[in-house]
Amino acid sequence: MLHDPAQLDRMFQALADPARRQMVDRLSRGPASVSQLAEPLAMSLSAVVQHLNLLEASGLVRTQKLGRVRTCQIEPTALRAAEHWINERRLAWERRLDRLGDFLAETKDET
Amino acid sequence: MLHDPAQLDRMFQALADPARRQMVDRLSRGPASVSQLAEPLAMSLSAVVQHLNLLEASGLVRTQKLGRVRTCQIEPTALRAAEHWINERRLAWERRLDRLGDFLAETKDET
DNA sequence: GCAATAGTTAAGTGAATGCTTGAGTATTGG
DNA sequence: CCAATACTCAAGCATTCACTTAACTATTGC
Repeated sequence: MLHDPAQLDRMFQALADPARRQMVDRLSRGPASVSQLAEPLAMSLSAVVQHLNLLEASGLVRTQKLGRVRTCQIEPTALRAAEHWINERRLAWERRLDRLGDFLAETKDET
Repeated sequence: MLHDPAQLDRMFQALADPARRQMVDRLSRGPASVSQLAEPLAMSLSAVVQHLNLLEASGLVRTQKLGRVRTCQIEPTALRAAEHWINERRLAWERRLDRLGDFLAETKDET
C-alpha cells in the first residue's frame, strides 16, 4: 500500500501546499492538537481542519481523538515513500552521468 | 538560492502533478525532446509544454534549444533540495522517538 | 447544569490549475 | 522553395483549491 500510485499522488499533492508543509514541520518537532497546529497559521480553525484531513488522507499524518482533543502525529513511513520516489529518480540520473563519464574517459584512453 | 522558500514551494507544487512526475521520471532515464516527453502522455503537445515550463521555473528541469528541438534534462540539485526538506522532518521526528525511547528505558531502570 | 473549549460540517466564493483549440514562428530535409 | 517538423503563444473553459462564515456537536471544568 506504500507504493500505491494514488497514495503517492495524494502525498505529493498534500506536500504542495505551504500551510500543510508548515503543519508537517510543526509535527516533526512532536505531536500537536488541531488548535496548536492552527496557532501559527493566519487562517481559520476550519481551514486548518480541512488541511489536516487532507494530510491524514495522504497518510502523512495520523490522528487520534481523546475526549474533545484530536492529537496529530507524523507518519514517517509515508514521508519515506515520497523521499524514496525522488531519491530513485535522482540516483538514476546520477548513475547515468557516471556511466557517461566512464565512457568518455575510456574513449579518451583509446587514442 | 537553493533554500529560497518560494523556490521550494514551486518545486513541491511542480511534483504534485502526476503528468509532471511522469516527465521527471522519463528524464531520470536520460535527456529528451519535448515531443519525446509528450509521446506517452494522453494530452496535447501544448499541454506538455505548459507542464514543462512549470518544471523549468521550479528548477527541476533545465532545457536548451538547438535548432527547432528543445532538449530537456533533470537538474539533480533541485531534486536534492526537495529530498532534503522531507528528510530533515522525518529525521527530526525519528530522533525525537529515539530520545523518548531512551527516557522510557532510563526511568524503567530506576525502580 | 451550563458556559467555555475543541473541533466538525456544510455551503459558498474567488482564484488557480489543467486542459483544449487554433493560429503562429522557426528550422530543416528534399 | 516548400512542406513537414517541432515547437510556441494566446484565449477560453471546466474543475479543483484554499479559503470564509455560520451553524452545529461533543467534552470538560466549575
